[in-house]
Amino acid sequence: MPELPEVETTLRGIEPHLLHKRITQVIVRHPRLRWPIPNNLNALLTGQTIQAIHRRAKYILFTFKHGTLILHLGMSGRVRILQENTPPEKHDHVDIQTANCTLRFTDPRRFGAVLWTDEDPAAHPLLAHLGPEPLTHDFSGQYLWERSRHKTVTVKSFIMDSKVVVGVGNIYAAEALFLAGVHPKRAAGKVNEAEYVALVKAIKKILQNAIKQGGTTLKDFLKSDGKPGYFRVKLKVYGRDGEPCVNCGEALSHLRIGQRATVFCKNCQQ
DNA sequence: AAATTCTCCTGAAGGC
DNA sequence: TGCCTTCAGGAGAATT
Repeated sequence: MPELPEVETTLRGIEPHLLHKRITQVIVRHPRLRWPIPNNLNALLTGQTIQAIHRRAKYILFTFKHGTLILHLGMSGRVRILQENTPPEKHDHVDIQTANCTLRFTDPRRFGAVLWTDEDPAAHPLLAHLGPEPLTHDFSGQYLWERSRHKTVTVKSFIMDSKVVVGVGNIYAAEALFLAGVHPKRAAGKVNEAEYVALVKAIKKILQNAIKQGGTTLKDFLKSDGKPGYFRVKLKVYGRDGEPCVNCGEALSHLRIGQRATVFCKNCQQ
């Protein structure tokens, strides 16, 4: 369940090993992920040089002269850098090799994706309709307030909608709503501008903190047990159903919103 | 058009 | 101990 900070940490971890490197071979062991991995991926990439690596939402984009490799970790996906020959295990679906190292993609639940586009990646169907990045100035309280007018969807689902803003997953949505004191089930259209300002502030703070914490684990990134992001962050509500609220001591409540577990404090979140 | 539900998949956890 | 059931979840697709 990588959230945006985990993806950002992953990007920063692999970039130094892969930037400007030439692909020597691509091995696809299990092409069936969320969508099939292109069957000509090895031919497409072998001999080509990675010119840049970017993140958009939770997608990692590898820029080549002739196109872009799009990687998504889904919820159980992970990549790591191998510097010596390591036998693949059960869920090691893809290896992307350079002269010096291998990028290995592992994904037990196979919700991830490895795709290719030879056009502008921003125009790709998966990326074309994404909302602003949460850590940019475009993402503001006023923006959320304006976009939410007359919406009846819950505010939690609203901030998790990638067309509204990208990178706010289930864990950090719950945390941000708690920090901002907003009840997750409120109708998005009934949340006022001041509350959205607080919510945006909370989202940015939480994401930035998680990225910062993730950065502290970068030195471990080569190891298979590197644990970036939320493993290092103290969560206040997510996964704490029934435990005391850190503010008021009230037992935290639990409900489901859009098929997703939601924990909140009925005292502190109105 | 907007909101809700379904779907992919496997490992972990719980029940008996 | 072990088998069976249930659940978790990112996000696009399908449905209401």
